[in-house]
Amino acid sequence: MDNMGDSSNNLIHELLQGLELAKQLQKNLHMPSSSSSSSQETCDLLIQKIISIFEKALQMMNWQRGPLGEPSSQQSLGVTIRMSESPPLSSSPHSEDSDRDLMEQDHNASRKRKTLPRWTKQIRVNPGVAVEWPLDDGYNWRKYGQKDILGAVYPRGYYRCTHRNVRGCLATKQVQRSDEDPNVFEITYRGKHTCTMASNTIPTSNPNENQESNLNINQNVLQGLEQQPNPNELLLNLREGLRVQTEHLESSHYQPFSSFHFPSSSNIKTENQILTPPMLENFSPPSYISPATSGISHFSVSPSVVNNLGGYPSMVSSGFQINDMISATTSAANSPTFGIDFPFDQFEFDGHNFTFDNPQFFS
DNA sequence: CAGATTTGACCCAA
DNA sequence: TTGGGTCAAATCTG
Repeated sequence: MDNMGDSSNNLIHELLQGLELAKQLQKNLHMPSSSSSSSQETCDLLIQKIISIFEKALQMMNWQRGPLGEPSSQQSLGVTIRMSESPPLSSSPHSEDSDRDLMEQDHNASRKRKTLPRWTKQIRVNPGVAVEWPLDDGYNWRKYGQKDILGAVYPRGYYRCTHRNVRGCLATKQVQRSDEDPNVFEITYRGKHTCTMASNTIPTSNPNENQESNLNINQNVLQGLEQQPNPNELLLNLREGLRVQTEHLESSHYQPFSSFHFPSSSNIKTENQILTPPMLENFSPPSYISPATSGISHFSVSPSVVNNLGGYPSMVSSGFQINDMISATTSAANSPTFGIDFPFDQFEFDGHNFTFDNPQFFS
């Protein structure tokens, strides 16, 4: 547990460092001379630093999640993505050959069962989240079939890319709701999107971008992850990493929110430090709501932030602030205050040391 | 009316 | 032979 506390501290330290750099970048971008080449270089440097920091942080989270085991089914709130199979590198969608094969198969034997690379994700959603939520992964899918599967409670939906006819995009996916847990959707992707335009009609600024860098996403897009991990997935991991469960903490024993309240429209005061607007101005309402009886509070990347994260550069330029990164989900959605708890009792931010006055809560 | 969804039928790999 | 994947006509929807 101490290890976990240390790694959490390190993780937060990394993230805050990235945050600071992002703020610097934001300032840089807003400077009148930002178009100069030297400033451009500064921006590039900052971006590189931020990227490496986030990569490092993510590595730390992966390390941490390993020994802790898979996200259990008890963690039924929030959103979890599990890759049960990655696209094989040797026959990955990046392969020109596989693309050619796809085209040939499509033309010559459209009904032939394809031996495409396929990989599966498990998407866990909140009970309160709309059923169609996991289907929105940033691409335009058109449903072309549904089958009752032997032994499965729920039918399997078959989707293909809307641009199949126009652009010859052969990507398909199957969506199967889990029998054991209706909140889990198993999504099997097949084939690569050859339509360069991620859907949801956000035009790409660079039409030459390939799919890997074309990461336009909308508010609900968290799993357009057919290829390598992208910022969406990174954010999801981040959301996972930032989640802190409080379900076993009874209010009679703890005053979990007594030390760190976030009044919905006032400043945050911690240990003589006040987090003032605009730090709070973007503090999002809960992006999803836990069941009223759950007693679980956790933090997640708010949709408004996700919406801004079209890739690393965009992530940077969006002004990645701690209040952006955190939205609170509490059992009392309408409560004027909502608490935040961290698995550490102090942290440094923006040159200030923050100390929680209820350290036992975090141990 | 165009595009998306539904659904029964067809095809094929196991 | 059978279950899964796809097709395509019918239907729905905005």
